[in-house]
Amino acid sequence: MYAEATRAAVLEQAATLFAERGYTATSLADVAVAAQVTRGAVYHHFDGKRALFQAVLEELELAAIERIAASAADVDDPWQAALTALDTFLDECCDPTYGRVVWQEGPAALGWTQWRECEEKYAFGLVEQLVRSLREANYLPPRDLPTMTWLCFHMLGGAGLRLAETPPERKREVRDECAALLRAMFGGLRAGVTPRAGG
Amino acid sequence: MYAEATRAAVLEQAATLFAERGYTATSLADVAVAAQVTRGAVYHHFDGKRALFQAVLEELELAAIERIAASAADVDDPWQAALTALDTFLDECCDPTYGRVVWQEGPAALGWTQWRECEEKYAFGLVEQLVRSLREANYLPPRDLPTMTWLCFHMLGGAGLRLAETPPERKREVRDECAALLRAMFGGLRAGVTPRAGG
DNA sequence: AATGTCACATACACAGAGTATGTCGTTACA
DNA sequence: TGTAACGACATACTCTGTGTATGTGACATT
Repeated sequence: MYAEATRAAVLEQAATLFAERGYTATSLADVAVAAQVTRGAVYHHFDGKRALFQAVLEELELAAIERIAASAADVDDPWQAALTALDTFLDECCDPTYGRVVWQEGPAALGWTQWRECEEKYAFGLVEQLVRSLREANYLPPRDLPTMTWLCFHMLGGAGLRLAETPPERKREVRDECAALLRAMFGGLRAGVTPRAGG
Repeated sequence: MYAEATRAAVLEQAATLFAERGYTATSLADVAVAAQVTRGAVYHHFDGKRALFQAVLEELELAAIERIAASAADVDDPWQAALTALDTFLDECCDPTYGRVVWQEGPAALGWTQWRECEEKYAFGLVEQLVRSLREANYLPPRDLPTMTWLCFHMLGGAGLRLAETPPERKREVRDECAALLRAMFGGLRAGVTPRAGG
C-alpha cells in the first residue's frame, strides 16, 4: 500500500513548488516529476490542479491553526489570548511556504470567493472568533464584526506575507517589528473602551 | 487614425473583464470580442496578456492616485493630510473595478514581486510617502519604515477589497465603518508619540 | 482460474497564449 | 502620379498545459 506515501509526496512537492514558483507557473507535470510519479498519479489522488492546491492550503492551515489555537487556549483574559495567538501566528509565518501559499497564491488560485469560503474554516474563522470574544468582553467597540474581522485578517495576512519573503537572517527582527506594530494598531482599536470585568 | 480609439477600447474592455471574471478566467479572445477587434489587434497594441493587464492596472492607479494626492495636497498638517488621503482612497475603492484589479488580481496576474515593483510608483509609493512624512513630523514612532508602510498598505488594500465587493447600496455604510476602524488603528500607532511642532 | 479493484501509466482532446505572416489603407516622395 | 514604405490590423499556425479516457500490472477475492 504505497498510495498514502504517493499522496503525501505529491502534496509535499506541490506545496514547495506552489510556494516557490506560484500557482500558475507550476504545472502538474512539474509536480509529478518532483514527486517522482506521473501526471496520472496526481489526477488519481486529486480532482485536478485547483483541488490539489486546495488540499495543500488546507493542510498548511490546519497545522498552523492548530498550533495557534493551542497556544492561546490556556490564556484566560481574551486580550492576552489574542496577543498570544498573534505571537504564535507570526512564528508560523516565518515558514516561507505558509505565507506564500495561504496569503498570496490562495486568492489567485482559488479565486477570491472560494478562498475566503475556505478560510472561514481556518485563519479567517479563528480571527473572527477572537475578535468576537474581544468585543463581547468589551475590549473592542461595538462596531461591525465582519469589517473588524476583515481588516484584522488582512493586516495579519500582510504581516505574514512580509515575513514569508524576509530572508531567514532578518526574520526575527522583522517578526518583532511586526508584532510591535500590530499590537499598537490593535491597541488603537481598544482605545476608549473599558473592558467588562469578568468578561 | 483609429489606433488610439482601438487601444482605448481594448483597455476599457480588458479592465471590465479582468475585474468581473478575474485575470486567468479572461482570455484575450474575450477581450478582443468585447472590444470588437481581433486578437491580432490586441497583440499589436500590447506585448501579451500580462502587459495588457499591467497597462490596465497602471491606468487605474494613475487616475486614483492623482485624485488622492490632489485631495491631500492642500492640507498642511501631515496627520490631517493622511486622514484626508484615507478618505479619498476609500471613495476610490467604491469603484468595484479598482479594488478587484489592483488589490486582488494584481498580485496574482503579475506575480507578487512585479506587482509590488509596479505599486512603488502608485499606491505603495504614496503610502510610503505619507508614512515617512508622518514619522518625520514625529507623529509616528521611529520604527522600521518598510514594515510600517507595508502593514498600512495591506490594511488599506484589505479595506479596498472589501469595499469593492460590497453591494452598491451598502457601500457608504461599509466605507464609513472602514474609515472609523482605520482611523482608530492608525491612532494606535500614534499613541505615546508627541508630534513635533512645525514639523 | 476467473474476476474485480486499486494504483497508477499512457494517449488523446482541447483551450488559450504567443508568433509569423498576410492584407489593406494611408502617407512620403520621386 | 505611380510606387515604395509603414502603420494598423487580420489570419493561420505552433506550443504548452489542463483535463479525460483508456490501458496495464499487482494483488485480493471467490
